[in-house]
Amino acid sequence: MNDMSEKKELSAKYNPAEVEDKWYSWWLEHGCFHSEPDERDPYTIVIPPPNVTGILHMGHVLNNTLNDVLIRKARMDGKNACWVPGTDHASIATESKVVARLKERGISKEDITREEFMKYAWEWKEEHGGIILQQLRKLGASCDWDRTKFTMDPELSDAVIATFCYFYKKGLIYRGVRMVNWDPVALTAISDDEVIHKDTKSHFYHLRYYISDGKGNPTDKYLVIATTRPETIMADSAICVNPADERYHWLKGKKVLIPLIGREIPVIEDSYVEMDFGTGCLKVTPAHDAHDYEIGLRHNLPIINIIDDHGRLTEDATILVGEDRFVARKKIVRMLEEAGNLEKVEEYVSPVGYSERTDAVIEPKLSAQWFLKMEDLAASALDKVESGRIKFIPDKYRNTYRHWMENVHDWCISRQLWWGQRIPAYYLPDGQIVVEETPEKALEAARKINPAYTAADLKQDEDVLDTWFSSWLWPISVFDAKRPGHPEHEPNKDLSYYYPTSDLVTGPDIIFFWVARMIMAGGEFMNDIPFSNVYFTGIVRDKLGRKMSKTLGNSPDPLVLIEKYGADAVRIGMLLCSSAGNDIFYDESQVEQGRNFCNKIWNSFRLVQGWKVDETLQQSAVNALAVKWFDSKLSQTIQSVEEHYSKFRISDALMAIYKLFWDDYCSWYLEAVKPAFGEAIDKATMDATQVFLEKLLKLIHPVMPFISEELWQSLAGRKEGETIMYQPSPVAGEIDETIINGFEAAKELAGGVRATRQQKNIPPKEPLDIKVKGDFPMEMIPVVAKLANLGSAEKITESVEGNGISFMVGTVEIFIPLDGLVDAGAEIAKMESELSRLRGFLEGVRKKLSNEAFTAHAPEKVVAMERKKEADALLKIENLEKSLNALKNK
RNA sequence: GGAAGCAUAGCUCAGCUGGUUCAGAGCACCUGCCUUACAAGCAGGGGGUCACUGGUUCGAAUCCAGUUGUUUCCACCA
Repeated sequence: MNDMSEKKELSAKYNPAEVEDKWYSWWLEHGCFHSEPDERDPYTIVIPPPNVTGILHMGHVLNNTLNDVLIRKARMDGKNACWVPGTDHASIATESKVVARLKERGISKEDITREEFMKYAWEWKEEHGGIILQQLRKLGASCDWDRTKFTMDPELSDAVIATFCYFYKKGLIYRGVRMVNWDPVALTAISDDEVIHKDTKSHFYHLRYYISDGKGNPTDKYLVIATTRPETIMADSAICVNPADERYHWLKGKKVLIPLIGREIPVIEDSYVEMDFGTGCLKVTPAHDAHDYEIGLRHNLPIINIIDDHGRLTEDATILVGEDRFVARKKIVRMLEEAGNLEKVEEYVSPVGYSERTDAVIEPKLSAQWFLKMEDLAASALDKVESGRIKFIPDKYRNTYRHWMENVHDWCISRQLWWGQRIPAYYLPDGQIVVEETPEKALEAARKINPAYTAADLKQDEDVLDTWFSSWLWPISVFDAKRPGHPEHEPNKDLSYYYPTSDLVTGPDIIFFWVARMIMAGGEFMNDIPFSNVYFTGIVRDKLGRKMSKTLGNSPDPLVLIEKYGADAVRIGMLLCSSAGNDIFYDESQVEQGRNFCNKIWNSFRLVQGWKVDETLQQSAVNALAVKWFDSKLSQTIQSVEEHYSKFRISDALMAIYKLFWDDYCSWYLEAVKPAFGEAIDKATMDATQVFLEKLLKLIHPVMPFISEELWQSLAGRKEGETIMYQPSPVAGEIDETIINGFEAAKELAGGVRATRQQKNIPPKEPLDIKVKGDFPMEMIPVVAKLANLGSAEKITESVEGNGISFMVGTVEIFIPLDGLVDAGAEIAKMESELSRLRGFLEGVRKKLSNEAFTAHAPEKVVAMERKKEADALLKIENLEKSLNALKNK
């Protein structure tokens, strides 16, 4: 072993900046993150691919720290660990960014061709895409970067197209005119899941519709309907009442006139209308409301579309043409009022759908879209979780999952965008559709219909597929993109080895978007689950409980934090408060705590490094005991850490390690074996300390990769090219309960002596003599003597008469004679209060024991425990009484 | 509107199959210390009717019911 004291002087503070980039590059150079299939068991994680244009935020930090902890732990457990990174093309988010950027340059999307747009988009992606992956490196993420994937990589896109064709030919994908959620800002349909309903303050406008005289002229009779959307009255096709509603029977067969424009519409009856909601009269606007559309279908009503893709009124509205829907609403209210059609306006709060991406108010819109039938896919995906083959952590998300899977709607998979995989459906001049993976194959198929068709006759669908239609293939396609859509394709080596993946760490907000659908795709294309465990993280919130968001500006920049505190500190800060599924209340003080821990580790290393070894020195009794104790303590903690990891209690595992390192190792072990200033340490103890330190570093490595590597590399005996990353996790050895209990007693005694010093203002340098009455492990006394500066420790059988302080360590009474320093009165009062507490306690225990129901029903073990409590309390009381008398009689 | 979860110290949370000396941790707080590893530190200390009300039980923070508060998810009531 090298003499470590020869190494350069270390600074009193840990400086992460000097360490982190150095080791990250070293790991990269040495290929430490790369995995290839071999004979070991695989441990696989696929990253939840962040948006390609995304910037690292605290949610990513949390998620990726957890991923990295799991992957590093598995690696040290001897698994072939593979963490596949990558990014998601995020069609809406990215496209809107590109559109905005083009706008800055004075280019409008409408003025350029699809090809030109895609060229710009790819440029943007090359320039700004993947920044987030670079940022992840700063965090220490040990991803296999050689395997980095992008959901629009050519082969992954091919997989998406193949999947579309597969489901189309299976009859699960269909095209239909449906009421969809239209985002008037992104100019695309979005799926139900991308709509966020928010209670929104609006108004309930009560409008008078006058009854027609049959020739299109108003009579003086009218009915009142309540609506939140007066701007859509020009699209009304009917007025509808409940057939059971006697108030409106007189309306049967009548026609009414739409205010302002005077168009005549019928009154119809449908039980859909709630009699006690609003006025019981509903205006039916099939083109702009999903329910009304259904009613329209039932009653064969005309569909009048008066709102265009941008949310502006069209020519068909006849009035307010070209106005934005919200502007039109304000204006029409005034017009209605002036025309005498506005009866009253009520304040009203109703749920309004907003686009998840653009926050625009969703416009229900009738349009042709592609859908994937979900019923069968969902049923089998539900079973995978219900049967326990896939575990959710925490378990409560099973409920959420079940509920969704049982009430699933067909998935609208088409998007009116350009950035994404273009739908491989080709329209033929005769109106038929062919769906094929390539234009060539499509032409071939078209020619079977009509041999005269040429490529020019095929018009490909303009839409692209929903981003999630590519991410649901992620755990398969990152390994073998040929498989999705082609279940007959023999899986390649990677796919057979790494799939199914092991654990997935993600947010509960995408349980349906992503998790559920990966389970579906896995079932369909691999006939197997995509992962065994799904660990749901919480949402990162600020101290006040607000979601971190760019608009609130309450989200710190993780890179700034890393620079300020170090990556390990940031990781610790996130993990400290991250029980699974619970939201994280982030506060910078937690990162500070992480930094302090790094510093503690650093300084403990400095201390040991500075020790000089004297090989001729015999190991002292104190050192021998301390080594023996810490060895057991370490094993005990390793055991509980393993237990925590196995249940995904990452923050508990971290806390166990934290306390082991800080309290047990630094505060007790090192203080116990620390040589006096200028003196040397014996070799046996030094060797043991080095072994402990190495094990501790391995324990912290999954959570604190940088500092653990830095210090581990500084330990003696390192060989070139070795890394802590591939060291086996420390294993628990034997646990000696006797020494653990003995040391606990010693700690308690030392604490009592220290407290006495503080109370009585006795300087630490002045040795204290103690007297021990009772069954104390006397072999531990030397340890206590060193930690609390004892002069002597005498075992006694009778209570001492004289001035002093006494306290209990378990059932053992400790007496410290302190002539002249003690206020006997105060001491007596203290003892009497303790005595009365003990008597009360005894009474309680005896009451329990005298209860026959208790002794009869409770297990023997519990009764025995109560009897021991009784005996112990009696012993303590007896001792205390004697001491009290001794003090009083002095 | 429907469903689920949560409620334990100032804060964030453990407390697993009801019973281990009147309920634990970390942080924060208070007191005393710049004691040659670390003031980003050391030593000591205070702090809780386990939301409320009932019930089951010999025994409840733990199980059950209800109440209140809170969070999340789902939902097209104009």
